[in-house]
Amino acid sequence: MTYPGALQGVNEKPYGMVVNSTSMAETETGSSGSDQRRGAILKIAHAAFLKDGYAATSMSRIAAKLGGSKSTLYNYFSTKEELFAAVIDEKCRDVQAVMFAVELDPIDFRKTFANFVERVVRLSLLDNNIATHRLITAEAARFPELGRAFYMSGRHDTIQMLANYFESAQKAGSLKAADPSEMAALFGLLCRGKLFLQKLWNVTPEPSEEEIKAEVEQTVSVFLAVYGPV
Amino acid sequence: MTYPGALQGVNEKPYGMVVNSTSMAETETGSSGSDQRRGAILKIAHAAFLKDGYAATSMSRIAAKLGGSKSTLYNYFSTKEELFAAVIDEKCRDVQAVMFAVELDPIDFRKTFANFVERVVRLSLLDNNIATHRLITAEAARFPELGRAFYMSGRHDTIQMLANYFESAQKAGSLKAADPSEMAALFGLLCRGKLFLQKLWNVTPEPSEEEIKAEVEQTVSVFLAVYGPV
Amino acid sequence: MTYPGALQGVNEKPYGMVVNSTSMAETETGSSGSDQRRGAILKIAHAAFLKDGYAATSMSRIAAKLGGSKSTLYNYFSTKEELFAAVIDEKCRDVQAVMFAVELDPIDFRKTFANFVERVVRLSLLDNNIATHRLITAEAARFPELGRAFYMSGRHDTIQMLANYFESAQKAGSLKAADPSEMAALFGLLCRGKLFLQKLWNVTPEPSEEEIKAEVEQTVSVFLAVYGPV
Amino acid sequence: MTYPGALQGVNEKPYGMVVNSTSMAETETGSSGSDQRRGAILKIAHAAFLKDGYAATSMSRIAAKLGGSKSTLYNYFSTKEELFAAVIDEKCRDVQAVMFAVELDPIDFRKTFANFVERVVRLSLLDNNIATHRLITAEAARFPELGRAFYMSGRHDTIQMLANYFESAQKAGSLKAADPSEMAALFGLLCRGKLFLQKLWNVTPEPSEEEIKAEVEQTVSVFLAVYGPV
DNA sequence: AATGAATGAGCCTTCATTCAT
DNA sequence: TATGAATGAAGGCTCATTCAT
Repeated sequence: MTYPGALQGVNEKPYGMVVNSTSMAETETGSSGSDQRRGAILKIAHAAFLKDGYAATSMSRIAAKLGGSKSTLYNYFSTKEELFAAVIDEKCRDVQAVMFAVELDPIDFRKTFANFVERVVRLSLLDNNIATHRLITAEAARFPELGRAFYMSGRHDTIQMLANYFESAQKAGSLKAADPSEMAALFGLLCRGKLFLQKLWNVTPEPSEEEIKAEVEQTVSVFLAVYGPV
Repeated sequence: MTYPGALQGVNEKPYGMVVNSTSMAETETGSSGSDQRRGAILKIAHAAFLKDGYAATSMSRIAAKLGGSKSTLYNYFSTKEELFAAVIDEKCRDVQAVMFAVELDPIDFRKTFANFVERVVRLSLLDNNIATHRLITAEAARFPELGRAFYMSGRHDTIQMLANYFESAQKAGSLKAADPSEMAALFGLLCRGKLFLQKLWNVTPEPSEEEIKAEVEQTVSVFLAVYGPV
Repeated sequence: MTYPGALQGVNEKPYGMVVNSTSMAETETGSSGSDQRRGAILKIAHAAFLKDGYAATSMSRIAAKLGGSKSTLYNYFSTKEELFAAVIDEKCRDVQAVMFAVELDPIDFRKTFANFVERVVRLSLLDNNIATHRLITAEAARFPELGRAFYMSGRHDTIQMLANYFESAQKAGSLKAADPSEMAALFGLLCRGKLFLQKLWNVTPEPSEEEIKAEVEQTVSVFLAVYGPV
Repeated sequence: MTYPGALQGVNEKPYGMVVNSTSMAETETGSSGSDQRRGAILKIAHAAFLKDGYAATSMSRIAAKLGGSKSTLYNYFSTKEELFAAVIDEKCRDVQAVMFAVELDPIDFRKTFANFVERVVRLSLLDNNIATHRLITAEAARFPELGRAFYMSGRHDTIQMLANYFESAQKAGSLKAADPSEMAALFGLLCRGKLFLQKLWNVTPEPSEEEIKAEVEQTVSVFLAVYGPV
């Protein structure tokens, strides 16, 4: 049994992120060259904000890296805040579906689930994801909309997908009956576990393979202890 | 049964924070007026950094709020970074023990544990704690030591205390045998749950009483599902 | 007999300096208004640095005297050092030829030579030249390139011209055969003599006419004692 | 034949400088500890001013290097200018006599004279002397007294000594009769020749032995061409 | 659509100096 | 005599933004 939304390239895309469908669509409908420029700006700004945070990123430097003049930048985004919003907005629109395809083995659910958990854990540890998490967290106070938007974006789809996944497992007798929403919540909590926090806060440079495996095992155990078959 | 380190005043002190024992000692031995000033600076800077983050906080504004001149500020801390480090350092030294006193009821462990969880959840939702979490997360990339220091500080004591707590419950038959360290880890993870993230990211202004109660219930359930008596 | 490079305006141009041919060329090809501004900045900065030295000259004051804002200044020169370098560079490019036209009288070489010496001595005593000498000397330790650049600039042309001059005199029998380079060196040394040092160090406010005449006489005598006809 | 004022240690003392007799005298009469402090300040300030020039030297840094507080500094010298003046003043008082002892060989004057020239040339190239020359030159505009004071100090004695030296040579027939003052002037001029200027302006890092020898030879030749026996 | 030029406010930091102790 | 504390002014430099072309 295969879930939709096949995984196309895990390369540097954080948990719940998918390749930018917007820009692709715009490219199809006819990118006026102006759109291209806009895209370039967003890309550079994105990297800059992720790297240095909002306050420490300067329009001058973005313009410099862009190659154009500051005025050009302001032709596309009339304010630093606006540019920042656009960057985050784009990131939110990117979040559309969890990318995975899992074979639900009716006999060995634990194994397939473990695979799934491992994938999500690894995604959560990607530099890009860490940086995004930092940025959203950092600026939540200054940009109240920001955190909310990011939290909401794609949440519905993701939860729906997880719900489907868990429901199938329940039908197969691999999980006991329970509110899929709560299951998804616990799942999310556990997958952003100790290793994530340690990397987020620079406690250790990079988790080892063993640490990841162990965290996955622990997560699966806990999840099954709660929602496993009676 | 009562655990040591009774909770004295939840006022604006985040989870795992305790009043600065150092400054208290200094106050006792005689604060030289200069120490007082230094303390005042730290306090103001603390508030400023928590509110605006590192980059968006200016030495000028701190000095202005202090009432003194910028030069005076620089007589105490020769650099913005140094001041920031001192602020964080103070915060770290504050973290020494989890403040709580729990009656371990041998008959109704669930109830006392729920009380405990509720307390920790509420602490984690305090504005001050949220702001600290934001700050540490935000600046972890720029100040690698920062996150590590904060993560480490007081961790040992906290875990030890939790271990004691859980061990007592195990002896009373309220919990099954398990590695206290892993129990503490799960406990920590669950207590910084959905409500925490939602407030951290401004998803909802302030969780309602019902939401808190529900999260506590859910957390207790999950914890007991994993570590409850067989 | 007349040497090329006729003296066009001694006004405030130090020994060996000639009006900036570059800026003139730029003026001809069309100064874009921006060039004009740049020129104005250089002019003001030049005066400021000459007057106060590098360290005691402030960008703020230059900007104020310019009439513009400090930012504008920094749009043209991204650093105080860079501006300083540009000022010195311009001064170096100015040094291209010794400005003089001498009639080599085959009969009375001494007289024409004395005229020449007098001119050079007077040039060396110009306020502008004194100030430049002070500046270069003062900052040689901080800007190692500076002194070298200034020493080198125009040296070749100057020496060539002197060599030509001396060679003609030798052919006329007014000087004995000798290495023109050494002759030029001695000439330079003697012309920056006692009066120069006294003005450089403010020993006396301004040398009197008699003092100048005497120094010229003395210089000529010495030079001819060494290189005069046998 | 030996001239008075035997040379005691050429180490790092510039042309015309002698070990500080003042501080020694004060030490003998009983330095009150306060004098010691004053001396320490002067020493540190001296080094600082020589190294960075007046404007770029800060009282704070001097105090820091001194180990004491800025206030202490201001107890001894109530102004930066005053401290600077004291430093220069001390340097001037140091200049008392040219230190040398020359055997005037009645037969080979050229050789002994060459030795003498070489010594003076080497003294003039000492780092300390170069730095002093730079400082005096740099600040002459801001401190009109400075250059004059330095120029004057010790001039009389030096000239007298040179006059004696030349007179002896004249009596021995090694030099022809001439105004000793003018002879001294030329001597001074020649000894601060090309190598001196090149080092002063950082044209070359350090003159080679050959260059020094050559300059000495050239200087002696010129001097004898002018004032040598008929 | 793009840019060159300009700017006022503000940044972090250091200055020379004073004053009470 | 020595010092700790304080300060207004100024330092070099960068910021987000505007405007005419």
